[in-house]
Amino acid sequence: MAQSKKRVDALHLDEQLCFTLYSTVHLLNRTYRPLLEELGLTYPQYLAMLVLWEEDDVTVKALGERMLLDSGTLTPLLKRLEAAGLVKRERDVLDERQVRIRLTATGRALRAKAECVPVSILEASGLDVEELRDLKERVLAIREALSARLEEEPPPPTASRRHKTG
Amino acid sequence: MAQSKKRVDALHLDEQLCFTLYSTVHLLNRTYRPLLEELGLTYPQYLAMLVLWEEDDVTVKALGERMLLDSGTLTPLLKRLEAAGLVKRERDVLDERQVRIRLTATGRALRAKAECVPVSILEASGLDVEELRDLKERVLAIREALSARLEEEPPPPTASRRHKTG
DNA sequence: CACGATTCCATTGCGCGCAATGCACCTGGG
DNA sequence: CCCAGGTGCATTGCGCGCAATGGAATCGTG
Repeated sequence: MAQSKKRVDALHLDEQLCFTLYSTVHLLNRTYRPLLEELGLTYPQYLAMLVLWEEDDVTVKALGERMLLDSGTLTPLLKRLEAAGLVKRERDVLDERQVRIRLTATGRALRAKAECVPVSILEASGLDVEELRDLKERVLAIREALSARLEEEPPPPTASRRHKTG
Repeated sequence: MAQSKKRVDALHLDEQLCFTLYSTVHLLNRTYRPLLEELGLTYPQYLAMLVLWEEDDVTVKALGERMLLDSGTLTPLLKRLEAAGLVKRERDVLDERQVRIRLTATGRALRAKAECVPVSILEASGLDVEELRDLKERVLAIREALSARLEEEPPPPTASRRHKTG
């Protein structure tokens, strides 16, 4: 009864799931940092390596679809991975618009050193495997909902309301 | 039986809760962007305004503790809010190390235009209020676990194992 | 084949996040 | 009062994210 508002205030920072997600992701990044530092990787670079360890020789576009990132982010990131000697970037011979990303021997070898990372993170999160799977599914549902919205909404580019709204 | 691995591969991108959180936060940001664009704010700027709408006249340090950000991020952000005419930054008279952030009339007035933002986001997320609260609590638990780790672990700065490990 | 549309990647500009560093200011012990 | 240590903010440098733009290659249609 000491609260000044009876209903929750939707504009209150601590009420917001979005802020919780936002700040948790930053703390996750800080938790990853010292682990990945030993691999010479940042977190987004680590994600790119995860994709390549699954399937070598992918295009920038394919990588972007897996990571949900565009070329504006990936191009410089991949150049840094190349400078680090982990991957090679070469134009596709059959379609020179595409750039294919391939692991070097060093890049493939790095996977062994990365094996311990997920375990450390799981431990730091304080979750058991059950909770983790459940939580992942729930957050994925949000991501899918947002993704669907983002693909549908932006059509009105010029002007002109479409004839039917629904 | 078509799977090449029986146990889940911890290094598989889609298995990872962390990547799900990471990519979901980016999609959330993209969902916020057009909404906040009408307020002339980015998402972190919006978070700072949320804090100030709760409690005006706070120090940079206090703001950083609420948002879990440091001065390296906040100083330029607050300068942009000041340039936009939403806040004022002034040294505390009693302790000139501190900078106090105060809303301008424009900044206070902006709250009205922000009222509709949480509703739009909730709608886009496809969640009901029950799920949202539960999910927030669960993610908060992770954040607390990570936060505790990050405050404890880094002590070994120089060398010298401490006499007792536990 | 010609040519407009599309696809794929690269580049630019801006705003975070954050580690590292620096500096002015305050504080406590002598 | 003095000075060593701590505190609070600013600055620098780097790596994302992403919108916007551009250019080269390819495709589709005639």
